[in-house]
Amino acid sequence: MKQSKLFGKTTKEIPKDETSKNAQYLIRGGFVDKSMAGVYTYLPLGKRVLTKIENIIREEMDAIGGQEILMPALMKKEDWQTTGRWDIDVMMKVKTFFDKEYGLGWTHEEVVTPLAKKYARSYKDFPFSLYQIQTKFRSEKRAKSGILRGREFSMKDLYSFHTNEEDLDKFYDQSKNAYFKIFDRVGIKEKTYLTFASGGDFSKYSHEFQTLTSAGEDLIYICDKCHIAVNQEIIEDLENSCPECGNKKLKEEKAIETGNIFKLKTRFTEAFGFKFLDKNGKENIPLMGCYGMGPSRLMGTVVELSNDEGGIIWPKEIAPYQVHLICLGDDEVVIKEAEKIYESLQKEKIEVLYDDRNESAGVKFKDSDLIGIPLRIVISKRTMENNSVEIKERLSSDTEFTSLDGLVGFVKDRI
RNA sequence: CGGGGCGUGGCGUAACGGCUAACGCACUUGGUUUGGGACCAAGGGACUCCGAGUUCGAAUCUCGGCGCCCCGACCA
Repeated sequence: MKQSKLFGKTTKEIPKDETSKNAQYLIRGGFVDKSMAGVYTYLPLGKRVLTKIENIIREEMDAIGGQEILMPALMKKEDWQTTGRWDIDVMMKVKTFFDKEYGLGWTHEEVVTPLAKKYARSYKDFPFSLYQIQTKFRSEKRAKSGILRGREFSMKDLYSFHTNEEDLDKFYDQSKNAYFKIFDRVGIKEKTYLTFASGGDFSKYSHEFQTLTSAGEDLIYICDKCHIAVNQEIIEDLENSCPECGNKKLKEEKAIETGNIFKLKTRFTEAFGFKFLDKNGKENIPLMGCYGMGPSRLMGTVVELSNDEGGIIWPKEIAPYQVHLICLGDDEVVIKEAEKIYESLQKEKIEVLYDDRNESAGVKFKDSDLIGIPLRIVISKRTMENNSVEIKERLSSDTEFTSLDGLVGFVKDRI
């Protein structure tokens, strides 16, 4: 992508209302634009990051057998009345001109359960799991912290269906591993803790995935020995001790919930009269689990954790582009060479943002730091004198040089 | 939803109740620049959030509404 054509603009100043780091950097860098409180447009750069995060989630959900579907965001009132959740205050409701009411989806048990019921009648159809990545709507009383808590946001929700408890438990554990693979790939695994939370009516615990950050809104209690944590709401029930090893020296930390998995058991299958026939031809109620994770919140969390004074530092797998190619000066020979490099990198399927703008070196370097692409290539009159280009990783303060001829190979090794 | 703060070109700010609402960034045109947010010159862009009121006169004072941010409550 040529930067001169990229829609969106970097800015030096930030809207005075934005105090959260993720909002400041994402707006300054031209990744997102705020439409209203808790509602954002993803500009080309931001959309690329979001898509990459979503694709990582897809891959890991597919790897544990999840099948992607897309459910409606506009929901039938009657199904929500069936489960008694129509009047929960997070539900956004819309009314037509003729006074017909619909709900906007903030979770999808009320859609996926009737759906599953329609297609799965025999034990042979189980187990299965369905997921979607979709825009969710929640009537948050107070949207805050940039894209961390919005009223409209991207969410992956997976629902699993099982004929017995062992099978549900097995899948539940697999999902934990899948979640940590995702956290690893988006670069926040070290700071993310499996966190014990209240299990509701049907199981002892549910689990949250909490990522340490001062921007977080939850307090968790960490056991260093087990690398797990306990949610604030059940810490007293556990008498301030680790549920795994009994350790009483737990550390209190601020964190943000980046994922949540929950055994729903028969809470929804029962409500919808969902039954299957087992091997003996006997009717049984299937067990359910649900597994949530918000790509947009993940994106905001990464920004909160991975930045310096200059701007964002994207982990390789989710950076908007793999390489930021910067051409300095207006010397025709240099520009021609830069174009050549741009084309040869693209030919190798390397994603390049090419700063071809007629801006001063300072502006280009500042923008590059702000946007945070992992690998920066600079070509200028100075580097051309040695038939070379300068290479710098966003994370490092050192620069190195490589010959024009060897550049593509060099880049391939680094991305 | 309770408490606090703030609404002035796209963004950041200024302006005593009194001249044509000022400045910086960004934008347009021309020129000089080009290794860490360059410079010169000439431009364009505002019903001062909305609505009432007070006043000879309101960006400025009063009331109401709306919006945004922060703290709290809430967050399957």
